[in-house]
Amino acid sequence: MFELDVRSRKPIYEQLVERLKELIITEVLTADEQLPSVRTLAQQLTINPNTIQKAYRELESQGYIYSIKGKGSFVSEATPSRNSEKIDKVRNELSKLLSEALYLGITKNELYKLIQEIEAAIGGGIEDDQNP
Amino acid sequence: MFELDVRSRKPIYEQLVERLKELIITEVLTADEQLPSVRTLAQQLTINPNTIQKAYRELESQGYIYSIKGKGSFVSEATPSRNSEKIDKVRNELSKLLSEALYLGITKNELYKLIQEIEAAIGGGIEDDQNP
DNA sequence: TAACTGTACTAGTAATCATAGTACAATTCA
DNA sequence: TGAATTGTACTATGATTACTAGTACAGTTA
Repeated sequence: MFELDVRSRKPIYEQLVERLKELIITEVLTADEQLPSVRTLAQQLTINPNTIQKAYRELESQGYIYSIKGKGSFVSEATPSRNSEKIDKVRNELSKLLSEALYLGITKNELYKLIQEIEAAIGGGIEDDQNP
Repeated sequence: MFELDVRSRKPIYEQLVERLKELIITEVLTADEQLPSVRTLAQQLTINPNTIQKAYRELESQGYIYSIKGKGSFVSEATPSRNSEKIDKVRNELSKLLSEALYLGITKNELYKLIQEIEAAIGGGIEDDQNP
């Protein structure tokens, strides 16, 4: 379920956050589904529980999961945070990356196609009012 | 010209890379234009010359600038690298970010609009074959 | 030659990361 | 109730990386 590269320069906990976020966004993990406990997952991945906890804490602060002491950690509802601060941040990063993509020669059409594909993969849970 | 936040967790050299990349992509800095020397810029920003050098080295490895010993550092031609490896990387990051954006409720239309705006800002140097 | 340019190298400090160990509170279930 | 599980909070330690500082060298220019 998780492919970790302990030799990567990218911290393990970040890899975990990315991977879990991906599973949540693509709805492989669905709302209120229970995640493995920090100890269980740590044992499975043969890494320290503290590392798992750090990843879970990060995901919780970003609104992707919620944790209840004594019960466990669970996937949040879709579009959990609706945090405008977070949306602004994503929009900002997106601007930079799109600029770079266009600069490198990736065409607009390619970008449109990419968006379509991703939307299809997510499952179209978010309806749009009109196609361009 | 450069607004640096030395108190940010983001390294200074990364801030420099981002800012310079932005200026190059938006053609505020044009091809073959000379950049300030590592020492001059270091003095202006009251930071260590090595930090500037690190940023310049990074930009050079990404194909945005080129440096000549004894002469200086200069902006590269547009679409410099055409490095397919780099394009793949950007495409990958873009996928992740677009997924997150859609998940957070940013609509397709908004994304299309964003692409249009960015293209306009860049100056439309890269022509596209057709609008969607 | 003198003053500039980029570049390379070492060294020291600071920050981050992963781990280990312990402890505590809340929940679950036999 | 009691045992096992859950999340959470600490401290401490070793390893690695990031950043800064200083010095030196090579090429270019006037």
